Amino acid sequence: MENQQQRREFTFLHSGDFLRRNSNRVVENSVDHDKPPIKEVDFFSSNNHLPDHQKRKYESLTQFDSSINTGLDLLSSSSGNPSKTANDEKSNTERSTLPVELDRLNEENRKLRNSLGQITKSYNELQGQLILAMQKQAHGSPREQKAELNDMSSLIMSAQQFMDPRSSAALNVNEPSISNNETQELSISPANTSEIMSKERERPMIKIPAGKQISSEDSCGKTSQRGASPKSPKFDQTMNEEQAPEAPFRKARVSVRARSEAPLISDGCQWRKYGQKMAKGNPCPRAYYRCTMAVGCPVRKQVQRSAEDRTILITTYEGNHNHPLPPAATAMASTTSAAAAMLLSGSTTSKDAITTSGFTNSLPYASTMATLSASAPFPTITLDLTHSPNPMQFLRGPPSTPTFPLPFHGCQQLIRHPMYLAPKLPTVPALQFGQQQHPSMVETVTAAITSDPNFTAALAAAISTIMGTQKSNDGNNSNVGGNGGPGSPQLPQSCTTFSTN
DNA sequence: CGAATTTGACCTGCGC
DNA sequence: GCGCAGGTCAAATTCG
Repeated sequence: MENQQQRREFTFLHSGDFLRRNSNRVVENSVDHDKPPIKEVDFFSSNNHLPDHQKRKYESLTQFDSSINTGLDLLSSSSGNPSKTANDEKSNTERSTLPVELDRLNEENRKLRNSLGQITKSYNELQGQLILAMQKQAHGSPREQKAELNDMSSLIMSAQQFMDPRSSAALNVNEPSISNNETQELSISPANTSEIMSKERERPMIKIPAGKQISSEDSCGKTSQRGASPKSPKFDQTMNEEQAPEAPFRKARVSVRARSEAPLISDGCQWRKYGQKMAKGNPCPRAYYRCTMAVGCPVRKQVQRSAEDRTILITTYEGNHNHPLPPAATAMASTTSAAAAMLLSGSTTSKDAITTSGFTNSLPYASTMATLSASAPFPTITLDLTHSPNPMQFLRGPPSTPTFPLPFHGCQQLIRHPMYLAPKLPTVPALQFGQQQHPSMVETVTAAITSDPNFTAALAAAISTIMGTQKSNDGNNSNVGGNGGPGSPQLPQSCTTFSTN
C-alpha cells in the first residue's frame, strides 16, 4: 500500500511538463505513457518545427555557442586527448542541448509576452466595462447594480492579482512570518488566501468594531469569547495573528468527498470532536473536529455525509497546522495544498471567468469537473474522489477506515469551486469545468499561468520538497492518528485550508 | 479515573 | 430588531 502511494506521488511529479522541460536528463529517462514526449524528441531531432524567426535565432545561437570562449574550456578539455572520451561526448551533448534550452527559453518568453499582452488588453476592456457599469448606476435596481459592480470588480481584481507578483508568490509558499518553522512550506495558508482576498475585495463597508479586535489569545486558539464564527476576527486571529482584522474572508477551504462507510476518513492527524450540529438541508449531522496533535493547533475539520448520497463522506479542512505532521498527514497536506494552489491559480475570478483548461492542463491525470458557486463564503476547492474509476485503489488499511488518498492521481472529478462573491450577490450560475464557457480574460490568464512551466515547476518543487521528506519517512508512516513515531523526522507542514458546500 | 464524546446553550453574522 | 443558521463552548455522560 505504501509503495502504491509512493508510486502515485512519483507519477504525479512526473505527470506535468515541468520536469521534462527543466531537465533533459529527466526527459531522456522518464517514461510517461500517458503523454508521448513528442516535444522533447523534437527538441533533439531538428529545428524544422520552428518558425523562420526561431530558426534564425537557433542558428545564431548555435554559432554563438561554438565560437564563444566561455572560459570553461569545454571544447579543449578533450581536444588534446587522442582518445574520444566520455567527457568529450558529454560536452558535445551539452553543446547541442544548450541552443535547445535557449530556444525553449525564448519560446517561453514569447508566450509570456503574449499572455501579458492579453492580460493588459483584457484589463483595459474590463476597466472600460467597469466605467460603463458605474455609469449605469443611475439606472436599474440597486441590487442589480451592486451585483454587476461586484462582478466587474472581481474580474478586475483578478487581473490585478495575476499581474501582481505578490499574489503569485503567495501561491507557492507561506510567508515566513506565518510559518513557525524555517522549512519552506507548500501551502495555501489562510494568510496567503486572505492576503489575496483582502487585496481583491477591499470592501470599505466591512469594518470591524475596534472593541472586537482581539489583542491575543491563548495558544490553543480558544477564545474567551464563545461562539466565534469562522468569519469573526477572533477566529481569524486564531488562524493568523498577523492578518488585519478588516478582511473577513480570509480562509480558503478544501473539501474532500469520498465514499466511505466509516464515520471518518483517516488523514494522519489526531482529531477530537468538539461539536455536532444539524445543518440545514442535510438530515445528516455535521461533526466538528479539532486537531489534537499539538496543543494550540488551529486546524479544524468538519465531517458530514452528503445529503444526496449518504455513502459520500465530505470532510472539510480549515486552517494551518502549527506542528510537524506525520507522513500520512503530510501526504494529505501536500496534495491538498497543490489542489488549493491550482484553485487559486485559476481562482479569484468572477462567476464567468473561471476556466477548466488551466486545471486540466496542469493536472493531466485529473479530468476535472468543477463548479462555481456563490453559495460558499470561502473559496473552496473540493476534491471529489467519488467518481474515481477505482476508488478502492486509494484505500489503505481496512475498508472501514479509508485513508486520504492522493487525489491528483485518480480523481476524476476534481474541483468544486465556490468562489466568494459579494455576500449580496444573487446566486451565480454554476460553471461546469469541461464545458466551454465564454472565453474570458481570466480564462486566458489561467491557462497562461497554469501552462507556464515556471509556475508549474515552482509548485512541483515545493511539493517535491515535501514528498521527498515523506518518502524518507515512509518507514515510519503511521496509520490513523499516528504521530509518525518517535524520532521520525517530521516535516513542519501547513495544511491547506478547506470547506464544504 | 482520565480521556473522549455528547449535547444543549450560547455567540455571531446575515437576511428580512 | 428579530429569527435563522453556523460554529463553539463546556457540563454531563460514556468509554476504556
